[in-house]
Amino acid sequence: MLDPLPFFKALADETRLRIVLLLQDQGELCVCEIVHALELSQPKVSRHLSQLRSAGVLSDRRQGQWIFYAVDRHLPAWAEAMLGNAAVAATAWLDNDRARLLRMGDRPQRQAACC
Amino acid sequence: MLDPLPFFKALADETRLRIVLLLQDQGELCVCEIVHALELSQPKVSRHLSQLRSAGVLSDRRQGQWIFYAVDRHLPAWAEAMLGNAAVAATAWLDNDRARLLRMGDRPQRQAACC
DNA sequence: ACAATATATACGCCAAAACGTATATGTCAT
DNA sequence: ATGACATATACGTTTTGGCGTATATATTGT
Repeated sequence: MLDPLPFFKALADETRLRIVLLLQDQGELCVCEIVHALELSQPKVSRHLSQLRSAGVLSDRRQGQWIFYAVDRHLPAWAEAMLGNAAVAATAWLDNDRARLLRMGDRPQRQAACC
Repeated sequence: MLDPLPFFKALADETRLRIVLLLQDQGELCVCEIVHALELSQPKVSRHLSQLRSAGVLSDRRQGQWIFYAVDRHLPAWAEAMLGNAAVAATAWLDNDRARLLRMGDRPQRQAACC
């Protein structure tokens, strides 16, 4: 049920924090979009995504060849509040990462998550 | 000016998180009170207090032989908000640590901080 | 069935961080 | 000056965690 300590550990890494903030801003992104936006290697991003999912911060769904990650919809209220606060305080990173994402061509189409 | 990443790193350790939550709850405590409340060794507590002060999360003042630590009064609003949220989510720890603190005998007298 | 694409994982390596123990520093009382 | 108390720091060890490279798995299109 996601305690504060594992939550802080999950966010105590630059790569993971940038991923979570970008996902909170963008709603849902596939791995290759995150790789492009953060300018990091695919295995590095995948490893951190895996950690964030195990920690219960992110959820994923497969759609064809892509796997879309998003901030878990059932995050406790205190955790959502913290992400909101973090976003305010980390505008610089978020602005850059979002800008690079929007410059990316050939982004996969999203289908509405079922039900 | 305390960025989110160092702040998360500061709280991503059980000892440090318990210290910060207890201080937020109690206002100001000397090292020996924290040692007693958390049931940890003095060097361990001192080391973590030092890290939290360097990170800008705590401030300290000397009063005679004691050094009192407290959550820094100039913490950014987003950081204070996060601590409030963390306290809500970590009630179990906080309750135990506070209870042990109150059971402690011979606690030093506090003088109002000057000016 | 095969090639191309997207993603995950395994392995070995290196660096960061936490720890226990011992010791240093600073303050007070006698 | 000395001893007692409170706190900090140094040192060596161990654990944890992140990384790059290589490889495995899964899906799609031909």
